[in-house]
Amino acid sequence: MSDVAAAAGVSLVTVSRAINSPDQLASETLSAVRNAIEQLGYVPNLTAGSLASSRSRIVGAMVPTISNAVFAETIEALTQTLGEGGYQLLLGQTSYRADDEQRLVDVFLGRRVDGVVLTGITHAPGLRDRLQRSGIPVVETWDMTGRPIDMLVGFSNRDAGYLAGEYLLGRGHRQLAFIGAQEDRSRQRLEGFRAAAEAAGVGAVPAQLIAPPAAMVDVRPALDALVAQAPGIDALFCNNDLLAAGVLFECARRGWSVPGRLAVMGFGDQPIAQASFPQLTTLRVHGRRIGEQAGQLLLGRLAGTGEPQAATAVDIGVELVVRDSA
Amino acid sequence: MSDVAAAAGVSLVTVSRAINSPDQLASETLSAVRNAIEQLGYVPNLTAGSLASSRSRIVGAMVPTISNAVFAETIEALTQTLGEGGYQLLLGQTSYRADDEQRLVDVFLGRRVDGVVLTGITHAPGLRDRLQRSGIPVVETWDMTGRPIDMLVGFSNRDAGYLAGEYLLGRGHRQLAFIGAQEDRSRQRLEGFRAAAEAAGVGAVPAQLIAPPAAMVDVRPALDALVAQAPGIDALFCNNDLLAAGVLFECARRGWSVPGRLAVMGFGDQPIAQASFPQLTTLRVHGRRIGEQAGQLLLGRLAGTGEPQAATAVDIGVELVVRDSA
DNA sequence: CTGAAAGCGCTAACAC
DNA sequence: GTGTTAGCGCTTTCAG
Repeated sequence: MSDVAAAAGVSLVTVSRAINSPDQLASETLSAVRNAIEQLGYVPNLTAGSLASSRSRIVGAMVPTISNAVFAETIEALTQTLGEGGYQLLLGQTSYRADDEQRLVDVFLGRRVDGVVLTGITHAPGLRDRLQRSGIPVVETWDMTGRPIDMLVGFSNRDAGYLAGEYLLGRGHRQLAFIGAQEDRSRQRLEGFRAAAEAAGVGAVPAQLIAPPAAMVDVRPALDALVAQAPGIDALFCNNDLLAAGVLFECARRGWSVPGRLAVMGFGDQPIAQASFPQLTTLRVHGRRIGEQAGQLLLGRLAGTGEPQAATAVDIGVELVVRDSA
Repeated sequence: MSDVAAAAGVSLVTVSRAINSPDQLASETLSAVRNAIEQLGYVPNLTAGSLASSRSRIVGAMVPTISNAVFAETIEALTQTLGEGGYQLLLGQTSYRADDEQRLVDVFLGRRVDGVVLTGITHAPGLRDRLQRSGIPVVETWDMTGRPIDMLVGFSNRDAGYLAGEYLLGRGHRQLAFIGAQEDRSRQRLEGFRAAAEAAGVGAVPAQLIAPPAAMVDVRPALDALVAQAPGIDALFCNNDLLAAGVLFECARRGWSVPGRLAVMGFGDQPIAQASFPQLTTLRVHGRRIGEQAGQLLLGRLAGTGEPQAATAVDIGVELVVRDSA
């Protein structure tokens, strides 16, 4: 930086200002500095800048795994939104382990990230306090709670399940069933799904919860088990579209018509939902929008004047996508 | 840090050493410092450490988009591998735009990342020089070239196409066809596929290249076009499994048996490949292994004594996964 | 609009 | 084993 300053015939501060607040400089000075930067191929050391300004312009984001398409979408949008605001994303994966989450938060705090994005609302013990004490903005995503750490953007899995139930019941189905995974979100969807059934006064809703990672090969035995429990099931809500597509293939194998013999509903509106035959009726969660919103909430807070702002919770909801399978 | 030092009755360096090289300390001193750290809830400022040591312990990785499952897998494995070595991942997305790639490399260099992972082998102009001049280790991924920037781990798309052709021809098919996308990798696969056909002395291989983003709804017209060109096609190689699954559904709609009337081969061995009926014969690229290898190459270089090492190119190949569709 | 001085919080190198 | 000294490369005051 001092080389640039010397070449442009100005002081260090001026070079700094040419980079960070160009409007404050006389246009001549500015272009002189810019020339020097160009000439020397100077690349400012952002680490030094971060240390001096105590703003890292980095946001830390944690997902259970990035290779889950729904989280990938959110991270994609988040990266883009933050990038437009001049922020970079530091990625962490918890692999669904609480101690990894704990460790990652320490790393994030150690790097003095300017904000943190978390997936879900259940976290490692102590993490909540730690983050709140740090004072940096936090956004939790992909779920809903009345008691967020700070900000929140997600949707209610219970509501989603209820919506699926309502739709299927509205179409005249009376023997509902569910295939999901052994994890919280899936259970909440099931709960909402059953609540809809109960509200309509229809009987028990048998469910199969597959141990994660739920693979497609688990579909056949799960369906077998459901049919064994309730031979007359006529509508099946699956925890995700891949599972639902597996059910479609399985129905084809059994010679069951869809939705004639069995109505099938997925969750997620993944690409496969349109590729399948029949196309899947499903629930769409706008994963990109979650990332966008989370990014915007952070940028807003970071641009703010520093006074503590009211907590924000955004419910982006789920959308019913009616196609052919139900 | 000075609070910790005071509380433990030692100097600053000792605290630093307790964190970074605990073996150098007497066990009493160490536990005294650790107690103080615990008590005060001290979180070391890694930014300051980076500046002082000129090692950031951050690796920058660039993908076209993280919401493409194959890149997500690589990034997942890379994050894990680097994490085990104490490195964090800074994520950048190019959205397939050269200027974004350029800008991101500047950000990475500005942050003084200790290494860079790139996707693909064709880059923004000047990027190659810039990186080589910086002297930091670079790994290119997901492709093959005889002239890498530094290190390389990927596979040959041409070889993959050839392998697919060879397999289908070996099964007695004689009228091959291809559905792909209008992008380099797809074209290279087609080239290899055609080379195999040529080597076997069979006729022209009609191809449909869909403009990205290739969606499932494009399958029907593409198949129509191929059949119009060559009514007798008996084997179809698809650029990815989703496309192949679309073809399966389309065949079901037409009443074509698979692989009886048409053998269908995919690429990628995505989850859908096992979920479909019939299950897809496909080529598997071990995306996770690419990430792992890239991470390990970097860690090796970063642990090295600093002497320039020979460039490394790893061809992880593709694997033929024979199932039912071909 | 520009500059001088004083750190940001840590680590490297060298002593003891 | 531990401490002292001198920065890392920038930004933030505060002057002018």
